[in-house]
Amino acid sequence: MAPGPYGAGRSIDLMARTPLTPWERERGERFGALLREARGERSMVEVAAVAGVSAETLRKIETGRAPTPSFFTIAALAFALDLSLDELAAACVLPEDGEALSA
Amino acid sequence: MAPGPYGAGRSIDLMARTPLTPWERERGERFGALLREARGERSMVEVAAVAGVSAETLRKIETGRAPTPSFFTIAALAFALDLSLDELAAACVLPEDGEALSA
DNA sequence: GCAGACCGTGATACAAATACCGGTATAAGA
DNA sequence: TCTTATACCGGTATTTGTATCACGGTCTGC
Repeated sequence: MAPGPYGAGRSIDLMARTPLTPWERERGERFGALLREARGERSMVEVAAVAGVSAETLRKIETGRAPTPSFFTIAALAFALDLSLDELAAACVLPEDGEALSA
Repeated sequence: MAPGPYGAGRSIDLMARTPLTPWERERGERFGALLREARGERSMVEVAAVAGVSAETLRKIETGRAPTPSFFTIAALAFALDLSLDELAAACVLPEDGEALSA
């Protein structure tokens, strides 16, 4: 079904709410690592408070245990961390994945 | 808890998984309208296929019935629609919202 | 030792996202 | 008219996000 360049990564579509693929979970780990790196020395509690999300949610995202967070949650965190959403998405998808560049 | 400027919009935090606020739902409608406008004449099926999401998901997002979609779903759609995630988020949160800065 | 921040994990709970199905409606085309 | 394509809607199913609580670990300072 052609996942597409930035594709969400779905390949099976027989069931409702397909479970996340290993690739999506790895992407979530890389994504969380980027956020953690951008947080630097600041504490989770502070950044989470500024963004308006719970510290546990930020922790899950950073550790990759919430691999597909909501757009507005990430937008709030990106603003709190002074990050670009476009660069964030690009940095998370582009690195060494040259297989989905067909469409 | 200070939702912050780009705040996710949460104000009550007594229960687990607080229901979406009316403000979040309105934001979802504005967000969906932006995507629909950007889609132009292209069909839902085509754009959804390029992005790698189902047409139903795209329709729900556009109609605002899925007000808080996942980050990577939006990233895929933004790429398919040639949109900037930063501009998308800014256009959705900034316009005339001076009320979410208090609580 | 003790208290207080952080960070981490696990369990729990509820709401929402995603996807499939069927049905409906409309408009364009053969 | 019949068919096709598109979009909307309702229902259903499963997975996931978000948030709370509880507990344990690691520091630092009192």
